[in-house]
Amino acid sequence: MSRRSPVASVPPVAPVVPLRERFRREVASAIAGSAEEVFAEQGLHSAHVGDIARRAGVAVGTLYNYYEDRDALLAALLRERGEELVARFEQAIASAAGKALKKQLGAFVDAYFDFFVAHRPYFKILLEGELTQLQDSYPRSAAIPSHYHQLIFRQLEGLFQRAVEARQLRVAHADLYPWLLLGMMRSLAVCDLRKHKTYEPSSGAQLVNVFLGGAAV
Amino acid sequence: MSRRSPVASVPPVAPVVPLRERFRREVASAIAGSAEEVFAEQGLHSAHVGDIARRAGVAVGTLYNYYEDRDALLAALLRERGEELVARFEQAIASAAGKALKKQLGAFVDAYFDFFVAHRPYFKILLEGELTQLQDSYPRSAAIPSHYHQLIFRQLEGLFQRAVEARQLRVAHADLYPWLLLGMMRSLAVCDLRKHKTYEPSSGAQLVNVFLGGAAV
Amino acid sequence: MSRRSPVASVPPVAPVVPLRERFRREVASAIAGSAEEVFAEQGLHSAHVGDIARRAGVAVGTLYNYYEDRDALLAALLRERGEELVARFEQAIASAAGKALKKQLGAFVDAYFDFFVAHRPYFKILLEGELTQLQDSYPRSAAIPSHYHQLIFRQLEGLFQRAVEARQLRVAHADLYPWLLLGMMRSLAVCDLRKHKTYEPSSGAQLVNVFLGGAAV
Amino acid sequence: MSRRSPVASVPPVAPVVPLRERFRREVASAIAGSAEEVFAEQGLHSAHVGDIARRAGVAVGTLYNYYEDRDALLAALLRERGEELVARFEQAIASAAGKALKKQLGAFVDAYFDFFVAHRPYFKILLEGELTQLQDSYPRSAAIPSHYHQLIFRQLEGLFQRAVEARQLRVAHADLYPWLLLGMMRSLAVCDLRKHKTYEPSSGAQLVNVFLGGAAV
DNA sequence: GATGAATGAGATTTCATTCAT
DNA sequence: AATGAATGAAATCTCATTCAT
Repeated sequence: MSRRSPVASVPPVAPVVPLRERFRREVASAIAGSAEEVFAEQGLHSAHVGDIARRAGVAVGTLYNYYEDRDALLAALLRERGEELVARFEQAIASAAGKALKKQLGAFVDAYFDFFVAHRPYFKILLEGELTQLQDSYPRSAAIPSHYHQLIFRQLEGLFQRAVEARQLRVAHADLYPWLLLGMMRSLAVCDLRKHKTYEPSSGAQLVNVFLGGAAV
Repeated sequence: MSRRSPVASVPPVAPVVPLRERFRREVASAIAGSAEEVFAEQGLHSAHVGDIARRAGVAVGTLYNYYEDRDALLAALLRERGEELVARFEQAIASAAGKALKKQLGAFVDAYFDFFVAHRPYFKILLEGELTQLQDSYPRSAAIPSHYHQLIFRQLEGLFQRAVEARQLRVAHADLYPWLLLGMMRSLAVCDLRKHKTYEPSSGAQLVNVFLGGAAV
Repeated sequence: MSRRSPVASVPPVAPVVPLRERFRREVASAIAGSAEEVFAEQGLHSAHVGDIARRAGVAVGTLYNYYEDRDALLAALLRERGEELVARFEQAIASAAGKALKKQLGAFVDAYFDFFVAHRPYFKILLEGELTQLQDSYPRSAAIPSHYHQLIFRQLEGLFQRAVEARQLRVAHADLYPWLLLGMMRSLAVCDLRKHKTYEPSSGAQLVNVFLGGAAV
Repeated sequence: MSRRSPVASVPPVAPVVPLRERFRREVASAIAGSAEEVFAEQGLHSAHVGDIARRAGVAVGTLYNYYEDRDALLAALLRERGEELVARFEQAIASAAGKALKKQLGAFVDAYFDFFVAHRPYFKILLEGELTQLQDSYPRSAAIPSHYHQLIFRQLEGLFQRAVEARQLRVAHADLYPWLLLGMMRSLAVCDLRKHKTYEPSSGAQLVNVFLGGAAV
């Protein structure tokens, strides 16, 4: 029998988002989307609020009805995608827990590049933000990329530590492993962003192969 | 009698730099030095001409007597150090030519990090410039980092190609090797610049070990 | 049968305000009240339409249904209270007509401060408006404070002129009397508004004493 | 005999202000002057930086080379004139110390109006600043008028207290005396600023007469 | 050749007012 | 009639570059 008894009269209250609110979200999302593109295309420092508004098809004032200022707009963007990315990683690591180390790393790398392929503009912003001095123009956003970088870094550290303890990885200079792996990952992402070579899953697999087994014959 | 004897004897070697000219170079060099520091400390977009001049101990106007504009100043900087860096690489590769692959890579990596340790500010600029959109603020400088990146990349490509042909490296996805190696190198540099861990030569050795032999036991 | 009997009896007095209209006035009045507070608290130039609407519990759009623009809102406010104030003065002067000069002035001063105590926010606005340049932001309101000031001033002038003619006041510089008296009154009001000392009727009496008899022993 | 002995050769070192510096002061002063006028004419809130610069005959950027921001410009103005005004008061009170009360008050009032006549625009600004909410637009300037007001107020309080102790003034409500006197003074100033009647010294004398002896016959 | 004040285009942000729903 | 999101003109401030001294 259906839970919605025909007699019962309280309409299934669920997601009745009021119309106004739906519009609001639509617009906020459109603005965020334009911002993501413009930030990625023009670079964090040449991305002007006017450009973002224009691309979103709204007036500047409208943009400011949704985001307190340019900084807040970037911060919102970085945070939303950052949360998503971290969640993917946690999921990937969890789902591969207990499996062979190669599987675990593979899951990690795949999670990274799946997200990358789906959100290239975000990655461009993120990678730029890693080294650029943002404190001046984006006081609140400045700390966010490194925040998420740390989260991811720690997950990787844990993974490597367990592998070292299980004698699956050599112990010498084990503290470098996260840096080396992430360095290679970043490099493939940059390779793709610079239009040298579109990323393919086999590249990720090869990355893991090299990391674990080396490139030598 | 004129000093310019018609017969002979413009001293062929010593390039007798006139005093005036020596001064010029002194000043130009002081300005470039300050620029390097300021660009590195403040980031490419927050480095103001005024700051650079102040640190060099000259007036802004003076700076403009030596460099056409901010872009030209950065370009000069990037070019000078870039030439130097490429030269080091050529030398390293040449000196290791014919030796074992590990030696060759070691020489390459060492050349990179020796230069890095000697010129951290330059690397900070270079790494920032790799991903930041410079076209707007620095139209002429924008292409320079990637120019030198390419030169280095090609040297590495050649090295790897020869190793592949000599069956020293696995052939599958060999085109990724330069990206992977440079990615790890960059990552260790960033690790140092971010004050996580000062670079030590053993790290470079470990990097080569992992690249060739893998991290797995 | 229709309720509107053809025969008679539209009650001749009570100006039967239709319900709809009564609502309108209610809302208009609520808005004006909020405006009075906000104008007083934030100052004429930092009082934003949005704040006023929010405090009144209506949307900005609603506010604009009742008042043509910000200027009109302020003007309405100034006019309404201004009329009231002038009426009080007329009444005070009329009721004291023929009495001793001291009584007359006492009535005048009391009328002023009674109104002040009942309407501090209005006075804050009024006093601010006396010297601030309003022409730009409030073209229509700008003239209103001085209009009522003039009305009051003239009443006082008349009062003084009669007293001078009756040889109750010294004639020299008699034209200054209204300025001097109003200046002292304003000053006590400001003293209260600035939270130095809450106004008490005895202060008004003392003011009259000083004005008529001087402060000297 | 002249102090500049023809023999002595150290040039009388005094005020050799370098040329550059003299120009700087000239410009700073021109800007401050324009600011004073514009602030007075347009009112504190409609005085735009652009207007000030234009009237001073410089570009906006120039203005910002001399004053950190609009607030700083106003603050400098208020402070400079404020210091001057307070000094005049101190001098006036000191020079009249020990004389009859009427002389003392006369000196005080004269000092006020002498300064007023010489600096009407400043007074307009000052009087406007007394009641306008400046905190938002001029965070640093906001406190300055009341600061100087306090200084002057205290001088007057002291003067009155001594007079009360010497039984020269009635003791009842003596705390109101500064408010009443300053209120009348302000009122005459406003009367002049509003173009009703240009201030004349006899008005000040009359003010003191009324304050001490009352207006009544 | 050195100096540093002047310049002004250009970027961000605010907020009174409008108007479709 | 009420709503509140959209609008965009206008204001402040920055800073690379110029140029008279």
